[in-house]
Amino acid sequence: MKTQVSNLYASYPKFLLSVDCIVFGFKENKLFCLLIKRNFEPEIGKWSLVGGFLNENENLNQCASRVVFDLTGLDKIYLEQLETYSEINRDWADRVVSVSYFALINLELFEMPSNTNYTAKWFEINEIPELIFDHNKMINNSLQNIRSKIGKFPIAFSLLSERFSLPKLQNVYEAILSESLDKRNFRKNMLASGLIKKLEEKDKTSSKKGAYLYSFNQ
Amino acid sequence: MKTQVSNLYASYPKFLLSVDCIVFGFKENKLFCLLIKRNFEPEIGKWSLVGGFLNENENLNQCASRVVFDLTGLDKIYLEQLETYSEINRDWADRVVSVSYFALINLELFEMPSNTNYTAKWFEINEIPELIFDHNKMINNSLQNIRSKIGKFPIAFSLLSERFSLPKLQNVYEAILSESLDKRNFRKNMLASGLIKKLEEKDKTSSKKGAYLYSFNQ
DNA sequence: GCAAAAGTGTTGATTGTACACCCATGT
DNA sequence: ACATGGGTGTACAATCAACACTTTTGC
Repeated sequence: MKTQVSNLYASYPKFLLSVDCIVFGFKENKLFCLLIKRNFEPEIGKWSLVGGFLNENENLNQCASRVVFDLTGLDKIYLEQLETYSEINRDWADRVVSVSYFALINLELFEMPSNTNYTAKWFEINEIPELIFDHNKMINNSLQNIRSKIGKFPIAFSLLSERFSLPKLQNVYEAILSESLDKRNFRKNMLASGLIKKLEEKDKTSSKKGAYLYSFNQ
Repeated sequence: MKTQVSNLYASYPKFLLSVDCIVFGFKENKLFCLLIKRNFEPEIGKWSLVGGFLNENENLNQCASRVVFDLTGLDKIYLEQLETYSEINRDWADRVVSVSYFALINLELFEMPSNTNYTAKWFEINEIPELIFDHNKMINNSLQNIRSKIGKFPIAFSLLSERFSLPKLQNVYEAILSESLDKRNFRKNMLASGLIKKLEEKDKTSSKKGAYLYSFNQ
C-alpha cells in the first residue's frame, strides 16, 4: 500500500528530524541535567543535549527512548514530548527540525556507564554551560514545563527509587521549583492526595531517627 | 556556510513534515472547527483538518500561518503549537510527521472566502465527522489543551471582536468548557483579573436593555 | 405591562498559608 | 546529654461555589 501511492507527495521537500532530550536526574538533593560533549562536527567539543536523528523505522517516542538508552543504559524511563523547534538556521550544518523531550531518571543508585562513545556529564541545573544551537532555550522551556506540571501530575516520583521518604520527596519538589516548602503543608498535601502508601520500613541513611518509607500508588 | 558543511548529516533519513491546524471559531454562542474536504489523494472526498507541508524557506509557525491564511484570508491570528505526531503509518500514502497547531479566530463578522480551491466548512465542535488519519485525536487533544489553558491565559478574547460584552465572553467560556458558569462569579473573576476595560457603549443586539462593551487590555 | 436579558452581594465551604514544639536515636 | 533530622496541629486568610432579585427597555 505504502509504495503504491508514495509518489503522491513527491513534490514536497523532506527534512532531517531529530530529538533532543533534556534528561533530568536527582541526587544529593539537587537537580541535574545530562549533557554530552559533542565528538562530531559542527561545534565539536561543545556541550549539548542528548540527541539523535529519527530513523525510518521508529516514531519520535521510540527515537527518544533509544537515544537515552544508548547513553545511559536505562529503559522504561519517564519520557514526555515537549516542543518542536524549526527555525531555519537553528543547526548551522543543515536544516534540522528538532523535537524536544524531557526524561526523568533516578540517580540515587545510578552510575553513568563508561563504555559509551560519548563524554557525558551531569550538570547541576543552575550551572549549565553555554550549549550549542538553541539547547539552552530548550532546557529553560522544559524547566518551566516541569515546574508547572509537578503540582498537578505525579512526575516527581520518577526521579526517586520505588521506596522513598517524605523528606526526600520534598527535596525533589524543592529542587525542581527552586524554592523551599513548608514541611507540614507538604506532608498534608501528599498524604491527602492518596498518591503514596506508607510502608513499615524506615530510611536511616539521613537521620538517626529514620524517616518512614513510602511507595507510589500505581 | 550551510552548503560547506551540509554533508555532515548525509547518512540520516529525511522526512515529509506537515502542520495540521485545528482552527476554532465562535459564532451563535457555539464553538466551531474548520474542516476541509480533501480534493486530493489519499482519502479524497473525506474531511480533514486544515494542513499543509512545510517548505524549505519557512519555519513551522510560518507554515501554520500560511496554511490558515490560504484558506481563510486571515492573518495575524492567534496560533499555538501543540503536539507532534509521528506514528509510522499515520498517513497511508507516505511517512509524514505532522505538527499540530490550534488557531482561534473571530467568526462574528467573518464569511469564508469562496475563491479557494477547497471545500471548507465550519462544524460545530460536537458534530465533528470521522476524519482522515489521526485528525480526530488531534482535535480531542487540542480541546483538552485549550480547556486547561482558558482558565489561566487570556486566549478567549481571540475568538471575539475587539469590543465585546461580558455575556458574550461568558458564552465563549461556556462553549469551550461545555458547561454553564455562574453569571455573578464569572463577572467577578473577569473584572478582578484586570484583563478587560469597560467602555461607554452598549451592545444592543442581543437584549433590549443592552450590555456594556469591554475591551481586552493589551 | 410584560417578556427577555443585564446587572448586582452575601454567605458558607474549601483550600492555602503561616507558624513552633516534641520525638527518636546515634554518638 | 546533645545534636540532628522526623514528625505533628491550629488559626487565619484567601479563594471558590452556591444562590435570587431588581433593572432596563422594546414590543
